[in-house]
Amino acid sequence: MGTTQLESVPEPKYWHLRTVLSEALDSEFEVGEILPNERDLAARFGVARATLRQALEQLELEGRLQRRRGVGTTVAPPRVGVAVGTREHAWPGTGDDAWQPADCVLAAPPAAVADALETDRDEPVHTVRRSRVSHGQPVAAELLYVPASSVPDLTAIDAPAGPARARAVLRELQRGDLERQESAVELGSAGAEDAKELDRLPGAPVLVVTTRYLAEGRTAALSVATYRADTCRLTFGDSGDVEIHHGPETRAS
Amino acid sequence: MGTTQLESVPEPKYWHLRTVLSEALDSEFEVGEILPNERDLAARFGVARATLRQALEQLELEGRLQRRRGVGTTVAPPRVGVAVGTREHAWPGTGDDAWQPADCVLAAPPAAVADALETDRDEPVHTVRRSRVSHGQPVAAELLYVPASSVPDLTAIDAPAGPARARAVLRELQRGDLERQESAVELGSAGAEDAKELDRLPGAPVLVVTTRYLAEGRTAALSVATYRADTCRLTFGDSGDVEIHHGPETRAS
DNA sequence: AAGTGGTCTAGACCACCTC
DNA sequence: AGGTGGTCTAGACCACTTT
Repeated sequence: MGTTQLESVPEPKYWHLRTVLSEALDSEFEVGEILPNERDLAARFGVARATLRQALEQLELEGRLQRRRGVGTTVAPPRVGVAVGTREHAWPGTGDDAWQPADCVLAAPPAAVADALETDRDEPVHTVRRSRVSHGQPVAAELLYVPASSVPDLTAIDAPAGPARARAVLRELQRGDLERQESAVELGSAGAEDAKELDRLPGAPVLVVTTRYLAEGRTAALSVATYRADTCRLTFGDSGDVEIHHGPETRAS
Repeated sequence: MGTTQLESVPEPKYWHLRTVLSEALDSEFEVGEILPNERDLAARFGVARATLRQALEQLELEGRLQRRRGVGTTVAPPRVGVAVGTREHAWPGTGDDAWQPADCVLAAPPAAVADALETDRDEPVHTVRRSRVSHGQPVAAELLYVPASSVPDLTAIDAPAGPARARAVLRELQRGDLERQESAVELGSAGAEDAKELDRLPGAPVLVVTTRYLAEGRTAALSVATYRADTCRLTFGDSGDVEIHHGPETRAS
């Protein structure tokens, strides 16, 4: 008899597990409900804990689960849609943005940022740190780089490098005329600092949105914002809630 | 020398490894170069292979590395910017899109899609399958749902449900007047079908872009496109190459 | 103190590609 | 056939939260 190969295309165990769990989440669990712990689940499915964890990681990546050390694994609510590319009130800090300025320092930016801003690499720029909150949860951390030339009327040592100064920079920035903005979205992983601010562990997946604000033919400001990839759906173009498939796995599991 | 350890806040080994490797990639490797195999690397750093793999996974997620089973691990080129939200030639299929129609069937869509299209759940819609290629590599797979009412002049059984029919649907769709489009981006994982088309393994991270095309106050079409998250940077608003930080990890490793 | 998820190990075997 | 990355195991210990 030798080896009866059974399945011509054997599916990995963790992938099959992911599918089974996903269906169970749809039919047998409510949002916020706590799942059995990993050791129990692994035993129940007859796999090693590492394999079970591989399946849970997938589901967490897809925004279906939320895991917290010392607490447990819970069923995650649907992702929140956060508006990113609205055409109106485009300048950062306009409207009821839910952005909360945290800090502002005048320092030389990373080389890549200086290049994009077309400033000298050692020329200090206003670096505003903001965080964005939605539904009571932190969803994004941002660094906004504003060259001094974009806020010419900023009264010198307006405030001693803190939230007040951040607000002053944003206020001055809005006096300019925004021509257009260009954004890019890519996948990244949270550094230690962002991770803490987003209430995640280092290495957590984030959607990195880099936006260039153009005014009078120049790059007036540049923003690098990191959004929690597990909880956020970024919406472009007049917001709207395009609720399509739900734990996005793309056809044919 | 001896022990270079002793951190007051013990960083996970795999995270520290990730940082060390990342710096090595910057300074000692060229794009396309092959890294030593995982067993050698693990031995060289004095860790288990699983730990080394955890670091490699991070770097692959960040688009720094490319791993192929049976071949090896290579240094990845910078991510390619793919335009997604340009205001001009907005209808799918216009311009030199690099989108390649693969198929088209008339079938009842998933319930969530029918809801978004505001059609009955069992009403069949044209379902166009396309794939997008950039720099010779597949970067995206798309399903485009077009209700029959959006292409009223489509000559009935125009072509027998294949690429020709797909092109016919796109051609008819472009005769309408696009008012605006709404897009959303979120993280997902590739299903078996998409994974094969994108030349990745099932579960590979993808950026899911759902776009709603609005014409005459109605949803004229709906697109669900999955982009390879490891190789793509999605650009919105008049393209442009916003090359900022490069293996996006967000400050403070 | 007890229970949770997070990290790490040292093996084994498998699927895939290239020679 | 030999080398590569991908999967899986059965344990151990750690960091964190709650009781």
